[in-house]
Parts: sequence; C-alpha cells; structure tokens
Amino acid sequence: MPELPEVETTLRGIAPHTLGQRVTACVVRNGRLRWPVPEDLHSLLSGQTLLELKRRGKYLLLRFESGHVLWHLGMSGSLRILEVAAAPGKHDHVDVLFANGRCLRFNDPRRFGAVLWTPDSLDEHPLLKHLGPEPLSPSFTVDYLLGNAKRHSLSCKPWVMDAKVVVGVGNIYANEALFAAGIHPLKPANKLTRPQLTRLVLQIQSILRHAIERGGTTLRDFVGGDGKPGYFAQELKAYGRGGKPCVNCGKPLMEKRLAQRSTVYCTLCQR
DNA sequence: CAGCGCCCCTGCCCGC
DNA sequence: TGCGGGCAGGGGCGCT
Repeated sequence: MPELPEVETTLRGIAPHTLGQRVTACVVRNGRLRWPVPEDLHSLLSGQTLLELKRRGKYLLLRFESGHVLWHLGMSGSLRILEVAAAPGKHDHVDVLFANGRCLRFNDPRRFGAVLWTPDSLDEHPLLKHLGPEPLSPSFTVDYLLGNAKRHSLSCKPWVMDAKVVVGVGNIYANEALFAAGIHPLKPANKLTRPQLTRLVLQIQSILRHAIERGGTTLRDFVGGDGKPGYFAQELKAYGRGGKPCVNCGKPLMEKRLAQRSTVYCTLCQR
C-alpha cells in the first residue's frame, strides 16, 4: 500500500494533530516488526515534544528534543490519528499518545514496518545516508539520472526502483512511469538514451505529483476497508493489467516477473 | 562496488 | 468448504 504518495499523505494527515505536542505515553503491543521496536520507547519519548515531522523517501522522520524516530510503513502499515485511544484491533502494534489526547496508532498486518530510535543526527543514519534524491526535488535531473545509469547494466525497472538511484518509486509507479515514458522495462539502464531518461524523469514526477494530489483516497480506502486501492483501479495503465489491451495500441499487455516483482508492459509501445 | 536472490510476515485469491 | 500454493504495493542483507 504505502508508496511515496501515501507516506506523504500520512505525514500531512498526522502533522496537524501531533506537531508541537508533548508525548504522554507509548504503548508497544507487538514490537516484532522488521526490526525490534525499542522496548523502552515509552521512556524514550514520554515528556518530549514532537518538534518536526518530515518524510525522506518512504521514511517518516520525527524529531524530538533528544533524538529522532524513524518510522517506515513497510508493505502493509498505516498510521492514523484517533480522537481518543479506543480499544486496539488486530495488528494495532504501536500507539503514541499526546498531551492533546490524540492517539497516533500504527497498524501493520505483515509487520514489514519499522519504528526505530536514534539519538544521533539523521544525516549519518545508515538507513538514510545512501538514499538517492527525492523525485520531486530539483536534484532529480536528467543529468543526474544519466550519470547514474551509465554505471548500471541491469534492467532499467529494478534500477529505477532502487532507493539509491531515486527514492519513492515502488513497483506500481515503476511500471506506470516506464509505460508512460515508452521504455521497455528489460532495457539495461546504461542503454537508455537521453530522450528516454528525459521522459522518465518527467513521467515519474508527473505520476507522483498526481498521486499525491489524490493520495488521500488510497489511504482512506485502505484503512477503512478492503485494501483495494481507490484511484488506482481507475487510472493505472500498466500495473495489474497484464493480458488486457494496451490503452495506446490495443495489443494485450505482457506480464513477467522481473527481480521477483510483477512487471507489465506493452511490447509495441515500450522500447 | 554491482547484481542477484532471499527473507521478514499475514492475508487473500485461485485451483483442486 | 477446506487446504495448499502463489502472490502482494518494501527494502535490507549477505553472497558471488
């Protein structure tokens, strides 16, 4: 579920209720996530004020007086604000309670998410240090991508999904961006032409921006119900459409597994 | 370093 | 209707 737009939507959703608020308590019901949640999260955070809330890639970064929390939603995680801390449901693993009475609740069925604490500067953090540029920042340019692509002979789809190349492009958006840019997902990164990379940059940015604008839909639908994405079903042109006609030329879309991820593309429109 | 395969975990869908 | 297999939107890690 949580691609970059959903993480951004989560950030915007929780910030008004938590920023500047003092933590009164933390409850860890199941700390066995991707890495163990600090057992003393309650004593680490209680009494501290949330000073800043940021996103880097798909990480949410919470700055407190004495350090930072890194929060990752993994594949199936969601963070919500509750007016009051109602009885927890299944997979409600972590709560952070604030002085205004609000409860920040983490639900994560697959437990691929993470809640980590570091007293240090985030610049040096091993999980963040080697991340590539933000796709919607000025540093994500064609020249940057061209320089990076030269060093990589692997297929361009797993390449563009690598967070060291650019953050926030998950499997769905990699499929969509390559389709929109007319690039074959199996084409080696170092064989991509400048015009192709120009289109790729533009399409990644355009698709992510659009998804952020509508980001709330996916999150609400996911949290509220059956896990089926809201706007995705309407607007996806490649992902999940294997065997269905290409929206450009009508030829059935090819579907293959590439680096253990489902990959959908048009053999006519993507070269 | 680059590139690949594996793994963490639950839920759901499909075919038998 | 029950069960086994495969798959799911992430991403770090260890091996070659």
